[in-house]
Amino acid sequence: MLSIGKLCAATGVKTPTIRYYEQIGLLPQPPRSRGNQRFYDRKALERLRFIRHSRELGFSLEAIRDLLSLSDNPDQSCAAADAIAKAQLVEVESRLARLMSLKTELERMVLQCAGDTISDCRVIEVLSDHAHCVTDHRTSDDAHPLAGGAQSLPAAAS
Amino acid sequence: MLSIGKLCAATGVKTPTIRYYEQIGLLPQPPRSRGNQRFYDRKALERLRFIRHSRELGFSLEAIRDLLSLSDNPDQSCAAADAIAKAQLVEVESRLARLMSLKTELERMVLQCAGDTISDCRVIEVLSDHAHCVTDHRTSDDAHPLAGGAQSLPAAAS
DNA sequence: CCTTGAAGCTCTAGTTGCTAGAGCAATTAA
DNA sequence: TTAATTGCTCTAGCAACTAGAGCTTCAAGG
Repeated sequence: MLSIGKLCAATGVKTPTIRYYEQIGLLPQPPRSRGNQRFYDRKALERLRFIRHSRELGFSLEAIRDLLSLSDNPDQSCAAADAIAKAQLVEVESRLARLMSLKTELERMVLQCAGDTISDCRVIEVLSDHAHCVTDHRTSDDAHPLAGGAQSLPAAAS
Repeated sequence: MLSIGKLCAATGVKTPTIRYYEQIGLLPQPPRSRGNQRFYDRKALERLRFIRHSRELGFSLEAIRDLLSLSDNPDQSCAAADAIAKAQLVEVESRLARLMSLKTELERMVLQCAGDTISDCRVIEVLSDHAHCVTDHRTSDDAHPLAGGAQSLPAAAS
């Protein structure tokens, strides 16, 4: 039996996150000590490891929820799990393609910038107009024109 | 002079987003008609294009704020703009590296899955244990162990 | 046995970059 | 003139956590 702190140490998932997973129903409610503190068994540990590894591989919590319910019924067909993994692969591939063209543009931008003052800075110039770009780094067009990898930079470059 | 709808059509930025940019101070408050509707001039159009293009290249709104204030003072040194772009490039490169190793794992996972039922499904098995992985797709260790590209999947695979 | 410091508890609110909806006012085309 | 469209403000919601306040419980040392 592990306290939440031990579980955190054993999995690398922070305690508030563990409680959050419990809150949204990804982890079952564990038994409590008489003092109301959570205690976890080996099964919970494994479940949390599964979640963490899936998150590392980029699966959304919703996808993980599905994968977990699949792995809870080991007699079912594996097709559904396979489909989720394939969808994730497609998603990763498209993000990859977009990022590569971003990289191209950024490199060009940085390389060309030889000016001294902003007025002849290529960085600003390129940002002002997509016509300066060689690749079409823009998202194709779906409902979220700017989404898909660009929106989650954690204070990328400020 | 353009209405907000025309500005939207001209830039591809949706009207709520335009108003949002105004709200957070990325766009100045435009003049209004007597009926309180916003009207934009050419300068606003260019500023919004700049923002959109920077977003497409993955810059955060904070970084864009800095870039805009740089481009508003064209006599300054270009070094700051250059630094922001370089930081963004570094960020993109690291995301790229991570995504490539994710792709490797996902491909292996999907390819190996030949089982019929969950009980011998490689997908579930691989997710259960990082030891099955050939690359270390895990984020090195910084403050956000699971952040950096994985957290923004728009309903990736559910 | 008592104390002290770490760890745990609940709860609320904040993060990024928007998006959705309600409920209304203004504009424009027929 | 009337109907359709567009615009307005405001609040709330999304993912996936993170941070903080203010309290309680636990474990180890003296």
